[in-house]
Amino acid sequence: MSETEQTQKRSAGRKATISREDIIEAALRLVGPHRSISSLSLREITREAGIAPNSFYRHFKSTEELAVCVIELAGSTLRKVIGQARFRAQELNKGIVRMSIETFIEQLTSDGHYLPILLREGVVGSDRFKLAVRQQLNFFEQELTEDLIAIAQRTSSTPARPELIAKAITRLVFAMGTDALDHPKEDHNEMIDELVMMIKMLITGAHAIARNQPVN
Amino acid sequence: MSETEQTQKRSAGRKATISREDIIEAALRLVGPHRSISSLSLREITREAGIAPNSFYRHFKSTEELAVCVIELAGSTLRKVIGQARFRAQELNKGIVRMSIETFIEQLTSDGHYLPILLREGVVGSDRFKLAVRQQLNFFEQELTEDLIAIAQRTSSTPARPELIAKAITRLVFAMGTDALDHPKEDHNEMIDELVMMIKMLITGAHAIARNQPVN
DNA sequence: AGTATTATTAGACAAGTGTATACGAAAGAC
DNA sequence: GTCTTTCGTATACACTTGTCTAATAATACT
Repeated sequence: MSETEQTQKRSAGRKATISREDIIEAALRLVGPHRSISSLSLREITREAGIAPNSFYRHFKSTEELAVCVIELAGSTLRKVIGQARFRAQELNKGIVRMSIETFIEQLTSDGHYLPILLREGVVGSDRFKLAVRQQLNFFEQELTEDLIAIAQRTSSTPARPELIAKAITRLVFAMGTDALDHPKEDHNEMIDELVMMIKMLITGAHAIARNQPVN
Repeated sequence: MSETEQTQKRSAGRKATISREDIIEAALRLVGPHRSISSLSLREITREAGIAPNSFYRHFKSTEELAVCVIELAGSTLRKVIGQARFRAQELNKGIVRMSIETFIEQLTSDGHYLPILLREGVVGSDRFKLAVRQQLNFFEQELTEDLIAIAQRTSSTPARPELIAKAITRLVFAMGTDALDHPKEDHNEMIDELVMMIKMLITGAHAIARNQPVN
């Protein structure tokens, strides 16, 4: 009996080794439709990770640092996914816009909840948070701008204010994504259609305007 | 001495009467760029209002109820302001779009912070929160749809999917508004220009598409 | 006037929070 | 092997939180 107690105490009293990733995963497990990272308490996270509260500090200076870390992870993961979608779109000869949007919305319900995190954390929390999220948004915007320019050149038309369109599209997609978050998955297809239509409106509108006012 | 003590105790020990409005105002004073209503604690609010924690319950069942109340107040106030802007636009013969957007962005920095509240609370918090915010967004969308139809009829062209445009515009405006929140006021004019341009793209794009595919 | 009702308070409770200090186990250096 | 350093833990502290109970001030009623 004392033996079991001892072995138990040994295994329970000390974790072999804790990695930053373990803590991040624990945090990811906790965020949900009603919990933003900013609202997670240090103790909650360590409890979920199965470690002592103080151990947290060995890996992160504060919960804020962890949050920024998670945001960056979410952003880079998502960009990777979308990048693959663009690639697949070329292979399948499917519309780049539609393919990207579909992939994006898919990410709403995929594991890791990276997209919801990005959608949420940009609005609340400290300046560091918002900055981190805005940075990720900017990355999206930038890549999209390049895409638009490339497409325009391929169709041998002058790109009509690609940065502005990219900005609008990014905002639209993220806003509609936030919307979709609170809708059942059955509605997603319809929302995708709407979103694709909106984007087409934007692009054709930009072209129409550019044609009427060549240099403004 | 005992007299002063007594009078002090009388005035300090008991507030004459507390109104729901007092509590709402206190809450409004506390929300800022880094604090959402959802993150306010009951005690914080009562402290700010200068009342005892328990007194809160006489007026609101929970902080959630207060929050929903504030959201609705923010929404109706804003719709009123935008409505006036539309009216003024007709008088001044200024573009309705531009006028509305200008008014909207102005509200970002106006007292009460109604717009920031609406922008923030839709993303975090309980379902009741989100529902309340979504409802306000829907009101905006609805009014905008009617406007679009009216404008289209005035220019005697068939309205091209007004609900969809209204949805897109609403999302765009709110998203860009959130953006503007974290930018200094000097940048707002430029952002207004961008936003107006985006909206024009949307509308002309919608018309162009409708013209090419009359009935789809 | 005096009484009844209602609104506000004070005080206390258990639970949860972030963090400081001090201690013990694991692993690396020699 | 021992020594040192690193890493995880335990305990403790002061603080905040939401809510319960009971007491008391203000108001309304007659």
